[in-house]
Amino acid sequence: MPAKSPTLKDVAAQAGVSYQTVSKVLNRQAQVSPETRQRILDAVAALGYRPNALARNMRKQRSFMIGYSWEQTPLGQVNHILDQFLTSMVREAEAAGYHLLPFPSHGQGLQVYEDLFETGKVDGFVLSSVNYNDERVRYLLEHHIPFVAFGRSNPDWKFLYVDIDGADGLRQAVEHLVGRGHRKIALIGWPQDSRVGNDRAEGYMKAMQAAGLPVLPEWVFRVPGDYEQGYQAALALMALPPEKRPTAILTLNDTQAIGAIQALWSLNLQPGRDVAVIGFDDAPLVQFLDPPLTTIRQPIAEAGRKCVEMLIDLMEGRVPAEEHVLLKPLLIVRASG
Amino acid sequence: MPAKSPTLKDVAAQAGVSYQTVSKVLNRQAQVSPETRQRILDAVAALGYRPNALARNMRKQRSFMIGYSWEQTPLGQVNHILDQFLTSMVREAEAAGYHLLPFPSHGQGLQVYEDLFETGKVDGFVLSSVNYNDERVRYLLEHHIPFVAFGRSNPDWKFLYVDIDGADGLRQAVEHLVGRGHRKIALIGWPQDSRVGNDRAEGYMKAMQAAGLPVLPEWVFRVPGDYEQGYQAALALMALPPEKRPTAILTLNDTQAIGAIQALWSLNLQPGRDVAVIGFDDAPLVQFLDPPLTTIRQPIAEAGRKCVEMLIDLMEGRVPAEEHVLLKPLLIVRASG
DNA sequence: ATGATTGATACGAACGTTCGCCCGAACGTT
DNA sequence: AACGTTCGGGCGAACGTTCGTATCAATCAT
Repeated sequence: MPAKSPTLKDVAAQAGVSYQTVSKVLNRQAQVSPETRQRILDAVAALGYRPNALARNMRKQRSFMIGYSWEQTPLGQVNHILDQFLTSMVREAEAAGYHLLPFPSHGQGLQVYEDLFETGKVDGFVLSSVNYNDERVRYLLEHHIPFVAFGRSNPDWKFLYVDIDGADGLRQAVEHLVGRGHRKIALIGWPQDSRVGNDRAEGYMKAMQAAGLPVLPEWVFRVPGDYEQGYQAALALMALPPEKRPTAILTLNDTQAIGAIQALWSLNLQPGRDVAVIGFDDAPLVQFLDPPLTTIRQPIAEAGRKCVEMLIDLMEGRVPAEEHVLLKPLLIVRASG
Repeated sequence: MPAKSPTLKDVAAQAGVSYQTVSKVLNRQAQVSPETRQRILDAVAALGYRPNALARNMRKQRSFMIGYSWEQTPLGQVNHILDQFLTSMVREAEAAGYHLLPFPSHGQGLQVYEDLFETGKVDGFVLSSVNYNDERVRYLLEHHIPFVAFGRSNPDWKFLYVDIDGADGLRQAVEHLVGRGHRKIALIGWPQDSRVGNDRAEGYMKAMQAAGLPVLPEWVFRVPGDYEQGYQAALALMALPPEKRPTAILTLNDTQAIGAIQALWSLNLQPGRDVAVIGFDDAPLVQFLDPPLTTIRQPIAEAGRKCVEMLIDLMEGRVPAEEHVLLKPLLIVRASG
């Protein structure tokens, strides 16, 4: 058994002062003579004293914990974002004396959020995968529980968020393609009920319009983001009559882009030369595909840092510098488009 | 501001008993008359009382937190394991009233472990990426701090661990290849100082021996696990004189397998037909490669569950059912091998 | 010389639990 | 009638902090 950790009282006994004085010395610069201060510091070092976090939190009525939950990735897909996002949040939190408390939000949702906050296990939340009418946002707002969302929700709800400027990502992609001479550019995007999907679709529409290019209804798909959907959509696009057939395909994620690429190969079309394909996410390994995938990378680590920074401001009663942060993604040009 | 949460005293006042009695009713089956018991339960429900976790932990001198740290993935690689591992641990922990506390182990290492434990922020640790002479294992062992390792270390160190039976994975791969008629099988494995690498290399050696096949020194590479290493090793293998040239290549991870596959293509060899390539990990997306990658999948979720289960047993003074758990991986056969 | 101010430290209280002991009443046994 | 047991519940204490205030001496201005 490890010897019991020394407490304030042990240090105080050693230094010959009251334990509250030790506390004061350790926390803020108390009015204490230099000599006793030194005696206390020596005692602390000699005993290897560490403040007990449990007791401190109890007293402060704060857990210094940030709740975070993410969607379990469907089978066969990868959450390549998690590592970066989590690491950046953990780092930022730790620098401010906080820790992250990850929890599974397994469907039932709200109950878990309520439990964690009501029992004092967390002081606030970072939300991800936020969408329209998000019940978590509604609940937390209603109960005045501090949180920051990674992703936007209903425009008329007022809360702190960080998001990637998906519209700008699509703008970059469209401009890049136009610059290479493409004029018929198709979009495979998330379904209509997706906030992210609408944001990106809008970016696409605006960029096309700005370039003076028409958008045919047949060019726009709004579907889930799996391989099969990409494959089928690409087949359908290539089946259009020549004058309507697009020469470039924008997809909503890399998995789908891979589906589209396979569809092109199956039609004896060479992706990147005959038809451009651009993904979204810059998943690892996509640089090694044939052809290497042009895709849009999101500044995930920065988003994580920002979320935590804003949340801590909020929880500590400071006014966050910005209420809404929109981060620009980056087009990574490779051979596919 | 949300109204202050009700405490035991509030409930007690409502029910007309002492607050300690409420505590007893809520925790273990106290000796209390059915009527008062019901009164208390009613009061709890009426006030929406939730026990304060901070106070409970303080009193119990336990944080009910499990520290977990992982290596930040190098750029361009993916930690596809993290999501599964984390999720399974979090679930298992939560079911037993624990939570996970993730922290960055940024190099300096030990100091962080010491801090977290000494300040009572965590009751124990789950370690991953364990290797020979792991200083964390040494430290935790020496200080009698509860932990479970995901991965083995020095054979003479006595501690609880969960690991994937990498040797068995290689055995499966070799037997599969032998069954398909391969007799010249090469191995690209982790460097000599890698516990995981040696385990797998041994599995390869034994399986080759069991099949009555020789292993030429030129066939065995012990290198880091990136794309370039796979590419170069495959080139070198193909440059061997025909009678020594392997017909199958086992790699240490999927990224490297992809490198090998690209090397084969560059030599106008068709992976899967001319030379078999088998990866390790079953990363997402590798099923979509050309050719789809045959690879070895690890039961990560089960490993996560086991780690937490064993750790909780340890922390609560129970004797874990098993001290060492070795989980069998699974060969996923696709077109590359 | 007197009262007011400051510096250095001590002290009591509280955060919300859980744990162990105590005590009165009711009951049954000899 | 005296005694031991069980039941139902109360009470004090403690976990290790931090915060606000009290205390005492020394210093300062008037």
